[in-house]
Amino acid sequence: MVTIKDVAQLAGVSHTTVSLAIRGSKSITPETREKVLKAARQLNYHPNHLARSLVNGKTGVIGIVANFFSSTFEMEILKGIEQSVHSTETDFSINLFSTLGKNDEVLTDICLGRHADGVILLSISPSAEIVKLFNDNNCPMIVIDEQAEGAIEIVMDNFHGAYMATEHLINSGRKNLALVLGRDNQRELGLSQSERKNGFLQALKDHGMSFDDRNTFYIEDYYFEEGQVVFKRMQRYRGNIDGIFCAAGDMVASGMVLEAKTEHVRIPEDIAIIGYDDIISSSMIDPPLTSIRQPLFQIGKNGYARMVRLLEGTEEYKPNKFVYEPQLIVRGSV
Amino acid sequence: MVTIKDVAQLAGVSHTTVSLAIRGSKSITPETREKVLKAARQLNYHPNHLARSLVNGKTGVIGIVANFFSSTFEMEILKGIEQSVHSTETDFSINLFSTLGKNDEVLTDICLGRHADGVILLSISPSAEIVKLFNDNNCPMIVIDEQAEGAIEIVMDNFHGAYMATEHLINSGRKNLALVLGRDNQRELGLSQSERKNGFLQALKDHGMSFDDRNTFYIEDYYFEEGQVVFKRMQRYRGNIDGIFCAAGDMVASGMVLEAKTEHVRIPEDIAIIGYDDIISSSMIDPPLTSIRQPLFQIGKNGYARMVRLLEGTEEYKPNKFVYEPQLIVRGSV
DNA sequence: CTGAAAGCGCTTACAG
DNA sequence: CTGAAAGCGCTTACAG
Repeated sequence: MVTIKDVAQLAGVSHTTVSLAIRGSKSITPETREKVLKAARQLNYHPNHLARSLVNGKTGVIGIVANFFSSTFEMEILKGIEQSVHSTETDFSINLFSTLGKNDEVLTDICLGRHADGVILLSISPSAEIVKLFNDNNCPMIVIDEQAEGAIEIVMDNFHGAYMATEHLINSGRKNLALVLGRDNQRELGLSQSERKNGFLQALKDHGMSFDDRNTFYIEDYYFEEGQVVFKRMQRYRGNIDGIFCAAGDMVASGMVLEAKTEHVRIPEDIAIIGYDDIISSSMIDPPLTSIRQPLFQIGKNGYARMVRLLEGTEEYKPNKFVYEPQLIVRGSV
Repeated sequence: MVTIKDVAQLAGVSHTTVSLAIRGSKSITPETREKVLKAARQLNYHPNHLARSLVNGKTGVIGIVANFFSSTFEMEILKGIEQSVHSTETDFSINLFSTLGKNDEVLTDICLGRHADGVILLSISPSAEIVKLFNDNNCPMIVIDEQAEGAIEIVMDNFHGAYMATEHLINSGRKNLALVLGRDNQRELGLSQSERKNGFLQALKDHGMSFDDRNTFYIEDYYFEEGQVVFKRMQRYRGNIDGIFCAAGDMVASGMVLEAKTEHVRIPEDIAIIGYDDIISSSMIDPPLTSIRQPLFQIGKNGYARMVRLLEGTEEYKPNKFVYEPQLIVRGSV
């Protein structure tokens, strides 16, 4: 392994000079600098970033933290982040951490073990202690799609999205609506799901419609197949439903569309369906799915750029909240 | 920031003892050990992994390198890696590097800048010098879906997959086949695309069929919309085509299916289509797409597990090649 | 069983 | 403009 000392020796200077020269210090003669750079090139020298980070107290990495990265939601945000990484000319690298439920544990280690200079959380709600820990350690935290008082929050207006979706169903003349929600293992609704529920209920209320709570259905893993199962159940037990708001997203909604076809239920004639997320395949199925689009790519892109500014000191870190507006995409399913 | 010295002070021992105690050295009395751990807990001490890595010469990170991570291909492999991360109980973390074309540059820096202990490349073909560099620096390299003599190669049998696909088209009675290939900016076919092309041609040959090279079409970005464009072009200029092997994958094939519908071309009656990759939406479109499935999840999972064994010394690093077999999934499009 | 010392590869005041 | 020294937070022989 070639170190700074090897370069110094070859160039005939001290390793201090090498360090200075390489990072373009103004207090080095152009001649010595050239000599050093030549030696470095010749030896194919690359600074050991571990040593560098240790003395700087900075790792140069931005941690992206999620429960897991295997869903389209995370991927879409990741796309935005990635594109941002390459459009902003900086030396930060990104590091993915999946917590698989052990959020606080992983986050503590990231912060205290100096694994990252700042973190972006995807759909993870950190405890108050964790937020405090990061603040105390001067490690900026951006939380996307969840609540985190004391950190920077970037959220979608799920209430409004659900409201638009529901209103669209109502305006199409539907009278007996159903609601499909996703909930995790702990049997709680996450922030976005519960806001969508509220938006749904509010829209009904504002249009003077009542809601039978038995028309709420739950899924857990956001799988396509769960949509098929739910639709079957719906047909069996709640036969008069004529409109569905699938707050659990387009993947599940797609499963319902397919199951409807199997059961010869016509969409949108017999039952209207509106999904959420506007995933790529939504325009590919038959009928194409009406949905609510969220600017995930933009959110990822801006979130990352923001973090870079925070770490570079261009922007001051202070807790606040950004809300992105969703958009109704009308296609064939309602 | 609380360091090993703070713990030492509180526990009333030297920092050497703390280091030893924390990593469970046998040469520490249970009593002192307890004392140390208690102090560490009390101060919420987490070892600085930068310092640790610097002295160990190991970073504890496994680098995953790809051109970009925004496609389903990478995501599916990532899923497998992720699941492997959590099933194997080890302390490695994964770090994503997207090269955006600057492969050698990024790889050199990863290796020489000590950003990772080992790397897994996705669809990237490293130059011979890079492979040598990694070998010289004792940094294991696993290459998925590309060639890399001197490293560990994990590839899919694209020749066989294409052969199966083509044979399936032929067996369905198609006479005038078309081939859709993806090629990158540099106008070269990557390993997998060129093998698929070869498999396609071989199958035709084995069945005594000739191929008109004007029936080859190219796309570049693997977008859905490119499939629509290609299908239009096909209809316009090569009207007698009755079977398409879309080696460029299911996303593009799906675009063709949709465009066919728009143009009132019946699938599979008028034209049969077979894709590649078996992405999730392939079963959702109408008609559902016949495709070739690759065990991407398995490949990611095993690749990661393998890398861990290499880094832990459980397995010896020596260049070789693993080939995974694809599988024909018959649905409605042929 | 425990501690003082050296060292990992860098950077950053501080002299000269 | 350049170099000797100290230090970042750890680990690992080596004494005792």
